[in-house]
Amino acid sequence: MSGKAADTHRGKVKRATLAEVANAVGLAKTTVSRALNDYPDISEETKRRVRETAGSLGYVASSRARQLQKGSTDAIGLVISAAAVGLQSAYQSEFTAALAAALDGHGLDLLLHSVTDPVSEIDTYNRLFQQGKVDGFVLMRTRCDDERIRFLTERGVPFVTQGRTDQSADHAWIDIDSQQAFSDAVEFLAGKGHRRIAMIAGDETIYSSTLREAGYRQGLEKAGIAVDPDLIFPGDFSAASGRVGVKRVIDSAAGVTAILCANDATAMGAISQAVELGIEVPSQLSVMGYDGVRMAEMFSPPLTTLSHSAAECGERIASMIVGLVGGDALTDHQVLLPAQIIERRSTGMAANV
Amino acid sequence: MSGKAADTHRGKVKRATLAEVANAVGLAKTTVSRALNDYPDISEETKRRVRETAGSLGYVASSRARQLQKGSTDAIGLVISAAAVGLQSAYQSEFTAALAAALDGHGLDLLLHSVTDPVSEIDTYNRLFQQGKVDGFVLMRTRCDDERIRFLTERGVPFVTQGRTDQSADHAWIDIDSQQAFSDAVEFLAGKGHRRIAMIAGDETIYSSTLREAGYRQGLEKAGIAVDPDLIFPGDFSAASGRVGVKRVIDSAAGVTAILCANDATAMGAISQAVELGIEVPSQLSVMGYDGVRMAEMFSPPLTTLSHSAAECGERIASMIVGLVGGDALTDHQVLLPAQIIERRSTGMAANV
DNA sequence: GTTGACTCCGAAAACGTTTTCGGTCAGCAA
DNA sequence: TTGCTGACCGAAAACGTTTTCGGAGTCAAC
Repeated sequence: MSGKAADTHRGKVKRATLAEVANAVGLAKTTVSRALNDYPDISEETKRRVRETAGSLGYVASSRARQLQKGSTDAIGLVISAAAVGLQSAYQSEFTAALAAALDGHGLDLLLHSVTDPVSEIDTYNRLFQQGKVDGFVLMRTRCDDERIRFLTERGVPFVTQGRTDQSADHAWIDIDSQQAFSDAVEFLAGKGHRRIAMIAGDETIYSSTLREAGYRQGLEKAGIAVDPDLIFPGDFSAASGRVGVKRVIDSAAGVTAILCANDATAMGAISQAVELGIEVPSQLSVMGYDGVRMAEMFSPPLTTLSHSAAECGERIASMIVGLVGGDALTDHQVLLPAQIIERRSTGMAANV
Repeated sequence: MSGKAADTHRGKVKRATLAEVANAVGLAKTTVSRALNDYPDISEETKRRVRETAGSLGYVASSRARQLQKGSTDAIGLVISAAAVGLQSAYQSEFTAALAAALDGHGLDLLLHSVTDPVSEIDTYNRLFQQGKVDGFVLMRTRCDDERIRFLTERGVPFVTQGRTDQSADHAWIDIDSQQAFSDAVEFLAGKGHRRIAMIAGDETIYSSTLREAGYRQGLEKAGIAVDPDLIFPGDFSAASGRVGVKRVIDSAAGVTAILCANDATAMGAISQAVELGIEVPSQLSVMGYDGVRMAEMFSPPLTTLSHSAAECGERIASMIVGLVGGDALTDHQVLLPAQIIERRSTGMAANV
């Protein structure tokens, strides 16, 4: 590293500009610009020369200036609410990382913005877009009645949601078929002889929670088991809610041999609490999660769960948002991915109660 | 969906511009700009008028244009390498979220960039800065000999690292005093009667790993226990490495009653494997982690760990990078935060071996 | 009535690109 | 010679801000 950059002098970095390159190569700015952008009406020879001197000057086009001219940003916004950051599940993190990687593949950056005050959330979306900092958004944790979706559709701002909503008729989304997944899960448990299967639900303001619960009911029906509303316990996707859920199950619901949890964090919390109460998993109680986060595999016991790929989800969302921002017509703009049961050791045959 | 925004027409959104506001209020662009930026040489009355019509037009200054003029971006870059994304610890996620929140407090955005190809990593830093997409960087997972640090210092690019390095003489960093922490941890375990304490180390290319190991040795000495190199097992911060670590401990190291792990993920993996091998935690084996991630509390058994605040770390890094970008002189640019032992139930008195 | 200070505002340049619209030149046909 | 075509390149406008510099007015003092 031999101090190649000669022009760093006390912090201020002097970047080469288009005009300088043009000057150095003896052409007009216009020509240089077009050469670098590989326009067809510039001769190969010229392009070569331009590229060469541009390279030797270490020229990199200022995206600020380019953005101003072209009107686009090549950045997608993702705003996470600090209120939820405490609850930010492992899955959300995995998804975020996957999304960033996928966007990178399309030459886009991910602008991560955290909003502390819930009421200023919409405002943040508005500002970010109005300021021209992003070309579009990806929304996580879509809510049952999601103001953000209304707002963005009204303004014509491109966005893709990870998760459907009530209002999902028209906008682009990608989602896991959690209803089917939870139905499958119940059937899976029923297949192991479980008859009294409790559920610890997720944050009920999140639309997907209602889907998961619906799937649970549906699975019970398929298995020929009557739905007992007293077996559905509230939760909020946190491990803590898994802990209290288990206590409630023990206290109030006799004969439960399996618990289906709204996500992996809840399941892990549930198991940990159960163990502390002297209940063995899975011999006395089966516990099942959802999401298939990496940690689930390392848990003790390793968690039976419904797995879906954050990477694929991120990848597809990236393609969709790219299309939307590019102004493509929306074909194939609503996709539902399946989740698969990963059987590990937190579930087993029903205990004789 | 009442299409309130009248000017959305097939996706294209028309934003109000400074000239339009100036026109509407009957003043020059200059004046409007200065009024909105609260310059002292504009009368209060005029400011009021300007603000009013700007508001009614829904005017938001284009940050693209502003950036071009001012030369700064109000964004900080964080690049995560996709190679490490698999290993991206819970702590990294918590820290990232905290950082985003803290930066937001300073009016900065966080540009998250994922790089798939390790060799293009430096290139990404270079491009991001040259393009003018970010004003500076935050670096995570600093390595023993970190090329990124050299590169950025040479160019005079502002950055703050989370974690020290060999070369940490001059640049700004914040770090947890992990050496002290691990020393404390060993003393803590020794205080519970443990004499043969193993360590499952972290990724050895990460500088902090060496510090943690040094702390482990130091703690042993303080406790008057001879360091046995055979009790130090390699790892990589993953839960998986905790699992294999435990197996090795069982196989090759007799009489070990406690294992100190490089981080929480490793500790959780270790516990889960131990339990599967029929070893009870903590009655037969104490296991201790580091980081104090939220999940640790919900683990079974809840994890004894060394906790430090991702929020505080993010907050302080945010302040530092703000100062650096603002061109402040570097005072107080290297801070070391303590970690504290959180005793939970994965550790106990030494078993009689 | 001139000067000076002070308050408030505007014209124009600048930031660094891309794009629009031509312009030059060579070659070739008429 | 004239005109036409195609290949290659350049001048200038445009994107929407901020900043520099200066100008018009008012008011008090001399």
